[in-house]
This record gives sequence, structure tokens and C-alpha cells, in this order.
Amino acid sequence: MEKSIQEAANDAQVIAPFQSHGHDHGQCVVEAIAAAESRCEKDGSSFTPLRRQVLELVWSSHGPVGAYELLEKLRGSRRNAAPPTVYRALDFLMEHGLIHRIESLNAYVGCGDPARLHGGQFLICRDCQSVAELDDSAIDRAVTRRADALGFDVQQQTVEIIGQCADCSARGNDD
Amino acid sequence: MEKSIQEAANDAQVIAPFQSHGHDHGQCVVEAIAAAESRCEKDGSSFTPLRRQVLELVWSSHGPVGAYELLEKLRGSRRNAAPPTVYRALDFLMEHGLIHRIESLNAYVGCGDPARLHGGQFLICRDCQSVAELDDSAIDRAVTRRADALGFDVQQQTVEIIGQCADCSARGNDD
DNA sequence: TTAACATATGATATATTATAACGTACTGAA
DNA sequence: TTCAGTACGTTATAATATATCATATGTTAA
Repeated sequence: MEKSIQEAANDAQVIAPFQSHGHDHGQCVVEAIAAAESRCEKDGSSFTPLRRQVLELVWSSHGPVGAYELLEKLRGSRRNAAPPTVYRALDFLMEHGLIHRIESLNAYVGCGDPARLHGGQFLICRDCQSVAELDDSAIDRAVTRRADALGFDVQQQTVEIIGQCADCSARGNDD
Repeated sequence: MEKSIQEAANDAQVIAPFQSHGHDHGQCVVEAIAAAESRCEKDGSSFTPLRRQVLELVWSSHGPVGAYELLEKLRGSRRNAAPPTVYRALDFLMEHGLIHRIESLNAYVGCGDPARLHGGQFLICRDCQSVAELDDSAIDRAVTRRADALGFDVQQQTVEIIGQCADCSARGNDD
């Protein structure tokens, strides 16, 4: 028998599922920040107020956020914020596995599992712009196998799947 | 026993392998243009001189090429070419499956199999910038399976694997 | 044949995303 | 205490992509 969607979402290989409308997002951000703190402490890297603030802004939605959108928000509290302010923070957060960049959207999302470094596999909903992060070993294995067969040494995987999430197709959005 | 690299490269699931230095590139471009012509004829779409020229320029290397790089080259023969000139041609070529966009490089590569519409799976060498195009059904299946389990309807797959190709690692490039 | 419409390209301007380069302030080690 | 490293400020600019309106060309159908 097939797993239900909920069971599949609970599977360890789904790092961050699509979020239901009701979920406690405040709590979810708090947890992400705590995880980031402990990750940086482990790395011996400094999780400065600016970096923390940018990470909070990234997490302020579950969707991908653009750099200039972050810049706008940042300017609420830092009047002189400029593009490098944001990009440097984003670079730091990516290097430390705290966020991922979605190449096909030029945008950034919080990483649901910063404890472990990993490349990104994402399901991106065209309708509601939400993103589910995967760490699916079957996908990873299939990629690695083919690369190995060609003598190709994999350094970074980018897997970005665009489509429509279950909620949106239930809702009948056909945009 | 494992397949040799050559056997793996000959596998039908590798649409466009990494190119050896010696391959007959002129011939390879000619074939790509011919395939494009027949594809467009089948689609009833018009393969204009501009579009043909841009496709030739994309194929002028096996590596990914940026839009502004194409624009420069295009200006050799069309003095007034402007960004929209190139982007419109690129859009047309993508819609008709004649080229793919590499999201992680903001660049474009010729499609090795325009006869059949398909999303892209790419191995991209950091050192020599060459690209191998795959159409690996195991990767595709792994993605589809997980998406299905989550009730996610896949519309477009972007799989871009960055690393080092066999030639470059043999050559000992460690950049 | 021509009016009507769609398609393709020209031309100009501008939007969006990202980085370069240099300066200043703080921090912690020798 | 000076030196080196790091983080951030500041200004400028690079690189990528799109909007908009004008012009030309081709196709259809009355």
C-alpha cells in the first residue's frame, strides 16, 4: 500500500515539508535561529547580530526570498543597509549551511537541517511559491551512480523541481 | 563488472557526453542545425536567420554561453543587435527544446536531442566548463517517486551537478 | 487586392541581481 | 601596543534580464 502524503512528509528524507497554514511559524523561526547558533558555535564562526537578523528575515516566510527583498526589510532597522550588507550575510549563511540558494529563482530559503552540510533538493510550487526541502538518498544515489559511471567527481548537486504542491492542486489553482 | 567510461558515455541516457578534444565540431554544429530545422518544421514554427544564427553561436562551443557573450558575437554581423535581440531568440530556442538554460551559471547550451522535449540533467565541469547532458531515467524516477509521495505534480526538473570531469581529474587540475 | 491581424525584429530605456574596491572599527594574539 | 584578521560601511559599477513602443513582414480571408 502507498504511504499517505502525511506519512511521506514525515519521512526523514523530507527535511522541510510544505507548511500547513496553521503551523506555528514563530516557533519555527525560533528553532531555526537556535540551530544556527549551535551550528556556528561548533564551527567557531561568529553569528553576528546582522547575520542573525538576515537569517530571521529569510525565515520570515517559508518561501524563497530575493536579496533585494531582504534588503528592503533590513532597511526597516538599518537605514544604511546596502546590497553588500545583504550579500555578505547571505554568503556567510550559505557557507555555514544555514540557508540554500534556489538557482532557478535567484532566491534564498532557510535550511531545515543545518546540523549536517548537504546540497539542496527542492520542490517548488509555482502557485503558492512555497518550497519543500528534500534530502532524498534515492535521488542522490541515482545522480552519483551516473556521475561515477562517467568518471565525474560530484562536488555540488542542484536539484530544483518546479510544479504544483498538493494543497494547490486540491484547491484547483491552474495558473 | 563495471562499464568503462566510454561505454557509459555511449549509453542512450547520456544525450551529449563530454567532448574529446579531437571531435569534429563543425559536423556536430551542422547536425544540430539540421535537427533544429526539422524540429521547427514539425512544430510549424519559423526558424528565422536570426534564430539560426543564435543557435549556431550557442553551439560554437560545447560549454555554456552567456547571453551577453552571444550578443557580442552576434554584433560581428548585426551591428544593432541589442539584449532583446538575443533574449528573444534564446526564448524561442528554449521553447522549442533546441537549447537549455543552465540556471546555476546563467548560461545556455545547445540541446543534444531536440527531437524530444525534456527537462535538463547536466554534469558541469568546474575546470573546463564543459557540460554533459543526461536524460537518466533513474534520476527522473527517483525525483518523480518522491514528488508523487508528497502529492506534488512535477512540471519541470532542473538537475545541475557541478564537479570535475574525468579528463580534468586525469590531468590533475585541482583548481 | 486589400484590410485586418499576427509574428518578428528594431530601438530605447530601465529593472533586477550581484560584485569590486576601498575605508573604518573592533578584536584578540604576539 | 601593534599587528593581523574579521566584519561591516560606503560608493560605484558590473552582469543579467525585461518592458515598451515602433517598424517591417507575412498570412488570411473578404
